[in-house]
Amino acid sequence: MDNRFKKILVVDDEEDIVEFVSYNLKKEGFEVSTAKNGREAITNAKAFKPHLIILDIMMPEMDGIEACEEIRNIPGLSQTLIAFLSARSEDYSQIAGFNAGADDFISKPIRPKVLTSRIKALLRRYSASQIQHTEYAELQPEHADIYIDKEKHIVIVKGKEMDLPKKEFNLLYLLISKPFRVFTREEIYDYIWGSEIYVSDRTIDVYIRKLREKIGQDKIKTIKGVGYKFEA
Amino acid sequence: MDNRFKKILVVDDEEDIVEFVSYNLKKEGFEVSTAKNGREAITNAKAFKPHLIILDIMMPEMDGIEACEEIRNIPGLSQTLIAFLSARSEDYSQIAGFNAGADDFISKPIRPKVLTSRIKALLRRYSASQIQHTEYAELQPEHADIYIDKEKHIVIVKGKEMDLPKKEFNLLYLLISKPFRVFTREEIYDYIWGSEIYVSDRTIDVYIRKLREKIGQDKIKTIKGVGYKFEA
DNA sequence: CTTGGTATTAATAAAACGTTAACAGTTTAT
DNA sequence: ATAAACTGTTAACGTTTTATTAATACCAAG
Repeated sequence: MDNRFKKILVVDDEEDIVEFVSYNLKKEGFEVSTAKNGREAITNAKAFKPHLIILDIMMPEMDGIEACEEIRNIPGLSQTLIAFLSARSEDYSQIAGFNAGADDFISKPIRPKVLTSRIKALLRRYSASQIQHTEYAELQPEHADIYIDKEKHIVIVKGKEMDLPKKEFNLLYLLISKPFRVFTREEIYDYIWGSEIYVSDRTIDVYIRKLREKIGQDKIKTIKGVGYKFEA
Repeated sequence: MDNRFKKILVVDDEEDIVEFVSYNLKKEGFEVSTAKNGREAITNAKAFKPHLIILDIMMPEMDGIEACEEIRNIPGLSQTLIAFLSARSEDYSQIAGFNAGADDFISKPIRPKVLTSRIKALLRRYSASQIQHTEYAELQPEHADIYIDKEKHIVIVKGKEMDLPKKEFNLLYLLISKPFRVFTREEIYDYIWGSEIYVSDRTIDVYIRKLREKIGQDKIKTIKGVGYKFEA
């Protein structure tokens, strides 16, 4: 994982803490911005668009819980991870924090190693769950001579097991999840790449070709100007 | 998918956890019922007929593993999904869990986002009628030339007994607990290290390599971009 | 016979994994 | 109690595989 692309916003009213946390995060390669209360955090977050916000709970002006709730309602920031900082680990602010939409809870005093390893773990999970949206519809079992098993990650064509590279597998999985239904190029892009990533117009064609090569020419039908569909 | 039609039974003896999990699931629109031990879970499950049961492993009265086994034998509930909750990655309860028929494994501390996204993924994946619940070969003693014994903590390869260090053993044990099933790196991290510990991206590779060195190159297969699986 | 797609192929870039070695932390043996 | 051996982890770097693009050919419809 490359920390250099991960942005973190650190929010605390105590200057020392902000500095300490920032220092440790920067040392790990994260891009760090700071704020000293909830109000400031929200303004900053809108502009900075961090992947993760570390929020102290007790702050003047606007506390962490409030800020968290507000952030959770800002469209562009609803996916941002939020970790709370709190002095006591066992009090009820934890529950309040989680209810407000927190993703993790870090208790003071902060130990650099714990801090960074927890944050990395959080971000790792976060990136993973982003990718996980490659979980489409139910799969159609017993298809004439083609069968796909996501758990084993194999495709069986005419009784012959084969592995497909990730993207090819995902594409086939998508198509086969609803045989005969046409998937537009748009839909395919969305499912396989997500709305964030742009790939060229010919990329899908290339994958379709590779699939046809492997599973047979007649299985995937082109609907010109529309998209593709899987047929028995 | 519409969560409103999905029923989930949450089972844990700790009131806080039940409440926390329920709260987050309800917020996502699931219909939730609860129980505080295995015995209660079974009674409740028979009436409530949930799509998914979230079971804590450690509980008084009747623990999660036992409950799971029993549930798997109740005609109307054999198809119900079961996800375990566990505090530690250290112990072997996870593998016992898989062998008892678990479908997923969520480690504490629970992060709302992780919880819900995992549950949604589970339901999506296995939604609909046809769960092919590959009755997992429990640890196959009759496996051609590899045999693993948790009690003695040994692996026998081609008749040759060998001890593996803890991490290596755990990893192999995990993979072998469901042969052919692909375990993602994410899952492996969770099972072996737990969600709170971050280790580098190359760490798993190193263990895989050590295992291959010891049990033979061809036993563990890499699915690039996805994970690893154990094959006969 | 032109045009708006799509197919094909090869080249290149990017991602993911494998391997080794170093080192720190533990455990075990003496 | 201390040394020796072993384990866990990381860092660096090599290798392989996969993803993407670019260029060009094809082809059916009007």
